[in-house]
Amino acid sequence: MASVKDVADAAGVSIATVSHVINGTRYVSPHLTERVRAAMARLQYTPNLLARSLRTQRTHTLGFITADVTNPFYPAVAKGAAAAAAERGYNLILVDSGESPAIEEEATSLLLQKQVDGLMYTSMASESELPAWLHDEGTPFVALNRRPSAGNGLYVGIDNEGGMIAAVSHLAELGHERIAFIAGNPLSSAAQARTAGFSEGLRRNGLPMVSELMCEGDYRLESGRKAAAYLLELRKAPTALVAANDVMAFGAWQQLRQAGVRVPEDVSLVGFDDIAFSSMAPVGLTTVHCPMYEMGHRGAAMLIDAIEGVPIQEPSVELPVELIVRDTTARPREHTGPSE
Amino acid sequence: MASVKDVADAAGVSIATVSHVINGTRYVSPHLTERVRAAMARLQYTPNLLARSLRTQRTHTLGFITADVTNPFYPAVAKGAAAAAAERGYNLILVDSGESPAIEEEATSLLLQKQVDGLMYTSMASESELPAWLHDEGTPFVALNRRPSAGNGLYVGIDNEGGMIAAVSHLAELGHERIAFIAGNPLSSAAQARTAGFSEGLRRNGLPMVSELMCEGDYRLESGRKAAAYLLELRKAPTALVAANDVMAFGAWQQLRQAGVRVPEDVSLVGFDDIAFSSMAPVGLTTVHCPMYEMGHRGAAMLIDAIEGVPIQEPSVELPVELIVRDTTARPREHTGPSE
DNA sequence: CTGAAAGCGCTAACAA
DNA sequence: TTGTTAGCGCTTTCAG
Repeated sequence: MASVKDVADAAGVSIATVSHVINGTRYVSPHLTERVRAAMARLQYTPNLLARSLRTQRTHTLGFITADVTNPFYPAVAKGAAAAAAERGYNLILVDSGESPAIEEEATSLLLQKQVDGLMYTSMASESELPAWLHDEGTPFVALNRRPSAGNGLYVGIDNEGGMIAAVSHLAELGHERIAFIAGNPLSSAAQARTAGFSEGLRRNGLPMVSELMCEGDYRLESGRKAAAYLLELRKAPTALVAANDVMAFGAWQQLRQAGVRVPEDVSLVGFDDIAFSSMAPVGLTTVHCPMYEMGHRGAAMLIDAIEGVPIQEPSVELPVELIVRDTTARPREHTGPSE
Repeated sequence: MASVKDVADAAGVSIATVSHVINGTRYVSPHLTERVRAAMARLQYTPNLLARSLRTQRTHTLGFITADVTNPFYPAVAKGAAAAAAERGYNLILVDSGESPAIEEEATSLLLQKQVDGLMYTSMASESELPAWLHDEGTPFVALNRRPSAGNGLYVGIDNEGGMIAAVSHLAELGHERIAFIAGNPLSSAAQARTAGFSEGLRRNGLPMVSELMCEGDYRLESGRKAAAYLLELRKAPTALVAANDVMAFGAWQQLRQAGVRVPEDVSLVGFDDIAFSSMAPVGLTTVHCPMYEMGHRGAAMLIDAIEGVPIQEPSVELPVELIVRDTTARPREHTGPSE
């Protein structure tokens, strides 16, 4: 309600003086400072940040665009990002694109019109034009989790390949030799890296890669179920199953249970992500922990550095992951004999 | 980059004309309209919404303040709210207060300075001063899930009491007589209503309320574990357990499993919320489904109505809930005989 | 049917 | 040490 002008009038000073006491941007005598403060208090002055932003060309607002907030992977990322932003006086505008690249672009353009200082994308479609466009536009942005194909811009991801290698090695050490894989959405660079990591893990452990054990999935529960159903039909079923994310692992688990096969006695199961539920479940899921909060936090911090012109040491970072062994992995059942 | 002025110059018209063709706010001859459009295209004009907002006193931005995005209850609410907002051309600024009333207030004040058009609170602390303050301030807001103590303002909640009654009745119909309860945070109006519903459910089914079966909790996993541990120690353990939310139900389940008691063979388990995980688990949790997406959607829609002066039929709505019977409830084990 | 100009609330040259 | 003033980009009254 009250503006700098009102305060200036009430305090009997110029609006410049008021502005300067608010921002501490030049010396104002204690005398006047006091008068201004008093007037602000009396009038219950609150700055209009919109007007300030119009002047300063800085909104202290970031766009946070996610493919689907409802995917258990993202809330922790958002929380980390919001925390890092808050620490530095920024806010996040949340957009849920519903996995639609079109909405992603539309939202980006709206956010740009709202003059956000920077943008964060979780799981940007990998063929997206956005990175190139934003680069031209000059707006800083950071891609989380999925590395954009066009190489410029900031990136914070995780060591998907390493995590998957660890998962396979764990299984191999337990004695598993027939290990199936349920892949994620192939358009995602993260999913590709996980698939690559699986193959590499097999190789490092001297295990053959058998193609009938490689299933496609889309990161969703149902695709985990389907893959498991298919795998169970095989003449020679796998003794272990690794999914490219926890959600599909749970889908597979449901199917397994329904078919009467026990986890981990009959088949071992490993996920990837370590979503909250994986440790909440009555039987904990063995999985690869991804530092999602960290990812959001680092991403936002980097982005703000870029906005404020702080030099950035590493514009592209890959956070380490960690295998968490819980209750869904065990040694395979004894072989019945040498012949088959 | 390009402003209305640039466009006006390029098109050889006044800035008023440009503004009017942009907004369709008064008649402009086809001739000039065409020239303006061409100029906008040529200069790649994009409106600066900040400047517009400064003039119109409307930002088309809402504050969405949540206690903890990471709590599986909220993402769906946020998604619903974001969707309803997007439908009407609004955006959400996301704030995670980390359950802290102080941060909640601080964030509110910052959002107000950013001139948001309205505010949404999920699980506002029930003793909060905010409702009264916002009322004075004249900023529309809606409380989700928890009904604020000060009665004004919009509210969208769910039928907590009815849901709990349904849960208890389900158990009673299966033949359970010793039913334990794990309550939620007593500062939450929703938790209170759930506790009340439990008692009422007992009463309606002619069951006595036994105080040693009533446990306190705080909606978190650990408190579910603790409650279950306590319950298991009882001389006469319950045959069924209902938790005020799913997360605590999972905590209890973990403890039960660890103690070797089977669900539902040895004890039945019912949660409340129907978070995504409850249907993901290999053994599905019987629970009360809350329409969280709906809650967010309705809330945002109502808030926008209030902002835009659309008359509101029902400023306070309570959405219906539904018992979802999955795999964690069954008849109690046979009694060994009449004499205990 | 179109244009000139004021002003939203603020910051920051420039003057004094 | 403080004040005057232009102007951020836009909408909208008021004239014509």
